[in-house]
Amino acid sequence: MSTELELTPKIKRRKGEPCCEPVVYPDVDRAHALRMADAAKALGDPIRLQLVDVLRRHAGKVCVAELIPLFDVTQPTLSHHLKKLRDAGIVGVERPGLWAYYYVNEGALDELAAWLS
Amino acid sequence: MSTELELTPKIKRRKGEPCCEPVVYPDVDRAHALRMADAAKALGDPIRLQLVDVLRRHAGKVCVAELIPLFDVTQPTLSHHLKKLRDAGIVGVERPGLWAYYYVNEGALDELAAWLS
DNA sequence: GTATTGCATCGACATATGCAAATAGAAATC
DNA sequence: GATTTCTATTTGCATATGTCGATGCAATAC
Repeated sequence: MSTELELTPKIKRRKGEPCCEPVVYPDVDRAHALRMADAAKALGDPIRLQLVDVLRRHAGKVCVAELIPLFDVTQPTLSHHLKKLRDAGIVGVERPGLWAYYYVNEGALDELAAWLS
Repeated sequence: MSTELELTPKIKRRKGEPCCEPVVYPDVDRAHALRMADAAKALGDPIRLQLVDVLRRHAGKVCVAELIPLFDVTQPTLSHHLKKLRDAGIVGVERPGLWAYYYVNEGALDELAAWLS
């Protein structure tokens, strides 16, 4: 399943020579990578990933109490995960009354999605 | 910047009534979510994300020694990150001689990319 | 053989993470 | 006001993570 490698086993190094000269540089700069890694990290938990999945299809229509039975964790734990998603800028929350309605921020995942595709 | 919410503030609950009935279910099943979360977790570090970025454009053509100067970490740390990517199935390695050539596994990120798009 | 090079692993450390129980707090009802 | 409901925060704990220095090990050069 390995990609079509074109291994070019570089010249055997001599006495004091290193294996090779660094000629490769990242395409995405550090700031770019930091933002995308933060987003990926926030999605790096199955509960949070499924939360985002649910919210993407029910933005602003689901209260937290409705989300709890979908996962095998307690309410504080779910609230903790929602905070992580909030801190990462992936979701936002509206709280018109007693209930909290979460939604996925438009475009929050676009950068990562574009890089992955 | 919030999405077009259509908050339908549910009926005020009465005495013993909960806020709502659970009517929402995840679209991606648990196993699906676990796989994608693992991939996202592996990408949830800026160094690993940049490593994948570099390898995607230089598959099998870069030895590890060439990668080290690109990042401000020591060689063992970089080796640790490469192992994480290996364990997640995102990259593979060929070691024809003394040097190790990494490459991104074809299709390893497709599932996550498709879900994000 | 010995020495050197490239990479992986081990040991140790500080910090971060996921989780639950308990608590806090705000809004609605009584 | 008192009570109830829904959500967030705090506290504590076990485990995971990122990092480095030291070491191990295989392959090459001497």
